[in-house]
Amino acid sequence: ENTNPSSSGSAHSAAKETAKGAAPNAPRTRKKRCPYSKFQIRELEREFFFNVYINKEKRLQLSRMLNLTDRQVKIWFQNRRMKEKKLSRDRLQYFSGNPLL
Amino acid sequence: AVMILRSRFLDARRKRRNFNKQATEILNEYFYSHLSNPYPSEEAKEELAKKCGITVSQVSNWFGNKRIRYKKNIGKFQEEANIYAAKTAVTATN
DNA sequence: GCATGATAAATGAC
DNA sequence: GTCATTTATCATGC
Repeated sequence: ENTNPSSSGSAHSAAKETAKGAAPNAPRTRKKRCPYSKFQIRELEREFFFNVYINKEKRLQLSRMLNLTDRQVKIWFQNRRMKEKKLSRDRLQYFSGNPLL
Repeated sequence: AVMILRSRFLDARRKRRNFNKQATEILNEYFYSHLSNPYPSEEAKEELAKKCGITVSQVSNWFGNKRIRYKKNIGKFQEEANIYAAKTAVTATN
């Protein structure tokens, strides 16, 4: 369903751009937001279910399997934890306002 | 039963409903009267949320969307900006 | 058909 | 690490 922009070959080299070496001027172009595929989300969620915090080894393994960078996986877990916190707040507010349940 | 309501809640998360006109008025009034720095503090957000009858998260969402959409096309909001600028100018001078 | 509110990637402050 | 935010995308209202 999703054709990842960083699909072919190694995903780690493509998105790094202006990191080191050449490129004297650094435009610091913000990476374009690309939604992840269903498969990527499923695997990320599966790992999140086991560990809300992911270690380096599993992060590297998962990034290779999903064709994402370590940074992307790390940030996904950070955002996912924030999402979980927000869902908890919303649930609490929702059920506290309804004495029925 | 709990699961049904649980799933209904999760599915209803993204069900969008427009804010009423009064709430939008309040939010716009704050936005255009703080156009140089449209970043309300946490306390201000809570106060706005209370006055608008929405949650703090919804206030944050509104300001986030408003800031970027205003910046992206200032001309489109010029008329709206003038209206609220005049409105707040009257209250400031009185 | 866009306007609008909510969510999903990505950044940066701290 | 958290967390407010920016930005693009999604889903709905009308």
